[in-house]
Amino acid sequence: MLDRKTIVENADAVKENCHRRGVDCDVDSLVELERQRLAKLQQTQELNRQANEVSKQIGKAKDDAQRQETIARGRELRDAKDAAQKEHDQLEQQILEIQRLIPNLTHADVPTGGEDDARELGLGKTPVCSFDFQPLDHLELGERHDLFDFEAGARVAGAGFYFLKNDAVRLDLALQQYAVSLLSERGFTPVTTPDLALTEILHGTGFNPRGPETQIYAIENTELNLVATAEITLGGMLAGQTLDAEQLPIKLCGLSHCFRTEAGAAGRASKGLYRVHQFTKVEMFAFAGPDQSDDLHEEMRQIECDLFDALEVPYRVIDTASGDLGGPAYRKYDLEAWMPGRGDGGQWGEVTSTSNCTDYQARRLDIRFKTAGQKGTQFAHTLNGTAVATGRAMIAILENHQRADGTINIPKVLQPWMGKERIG
RNA sequence: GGAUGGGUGGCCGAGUGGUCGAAGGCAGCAGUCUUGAAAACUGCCGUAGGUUUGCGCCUACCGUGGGUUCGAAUCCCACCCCAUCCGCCA
Repeated sequence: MLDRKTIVENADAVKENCHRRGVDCDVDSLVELERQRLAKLQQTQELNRQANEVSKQIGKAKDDAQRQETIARGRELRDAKDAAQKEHDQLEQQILEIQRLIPNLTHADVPTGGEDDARELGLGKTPVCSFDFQPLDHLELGERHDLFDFEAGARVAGAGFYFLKNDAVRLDLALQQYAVSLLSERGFTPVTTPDLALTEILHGTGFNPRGPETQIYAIENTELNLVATAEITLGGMLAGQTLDAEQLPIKLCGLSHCFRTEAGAAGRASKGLYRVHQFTKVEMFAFAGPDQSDDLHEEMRQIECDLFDALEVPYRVIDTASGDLGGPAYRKYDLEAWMPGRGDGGQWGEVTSTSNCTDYQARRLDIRFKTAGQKGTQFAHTLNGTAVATGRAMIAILENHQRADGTINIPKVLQPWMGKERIG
């Protein structure tokens, strides 16, 4: 959520930002409603103050008649206050409805436009390989080595679910192990998180569990939802807390399952592991001071690059354009890995993304920090980044590391965790 | 799931329905004393919002949400959480 004063005081800039991001919301109405709300708030407080004053006199009344008269006057004031309060609360609701739709501000270097306007920032160390044979896609490779069972997944949980088998299980675990150990070395505290979270936490993080477009599985008749990413639980971990400035930055890496309905994705359904309802992810998350978050965002991007360099997977880095950012992000980098089996002759496919959300999530989650010697508190900045989403990483590894004889090389860094050098 | 006891400021801990935003203590900050430190003493010491050029003033907040009342930390209801015991269980 964007700060209300910021919106009111910079209405034109906020409107321009909404436009750039392709979000349609009525900033002018918000400004006008907020003006009315403040007037109503002052009226409410004044009536309440008078009522408090009258109440205090009741105890001091010298006879019953005066007492009764004072009580009547007090009741009148309370009623007036309650009415004013009610009007105020209605205004507040209307304002929040608009305010919640307004996306975060946008970093000055973010390219304007949609998906096609993203800026390519560079390539990974591993070149895109040219095979001297017809490469297989990960499903064909999986078939050959008995790695996946999508039919059984569909029998058990419906289309979009799957079983991993044999070396795919080992590879899945190896990726998690490798990512967690690398992040531990880089100062990230490993945590496992709940796979469910309260609706309030989803909202705070910028996810909406209800509505036709939702990506979220909600548990009926409860406030619980299956998480779409550990970003939700890690952000929620410190909801309502006030931190000390010296504690920042707090760097976490969370291991969780991710559940997504993929509603509305039917048209662009991809085969295999690329777009599924459940996968496993190692996620970076950080709480930072406002002066730390830009550097930390670069750090997270670099870690993602180091990780996929170590996995010997070719990739490109993208600076996501304004229209493609999603509400909470101030800036977002994506890593797109080369997937030889995707489309005709290979395609780039998103494997990680890292966002700086500045104080947008923290405001709604109420995560603040206090600087020693300074009065008051400030909202923390939050950042998130994928270390490894194992499903898509596996696609990239299997398809890029396959050999003419059908065997698949395992990247060196994963070999200790896999206990072997190749599959097949 | 059942029984009981609890949830008050950074922490501990008082609080008869009416100057309670909340005693007292600890911690923290500033100062006096001291060569310095400790001790002792003095003062300050929650968050958010509104208003004011400013000093300040005002409003809300005692687990959460309702209710009773002119007035609720205090009474009533519901829920949540914590502790302990019992049951169940990986």
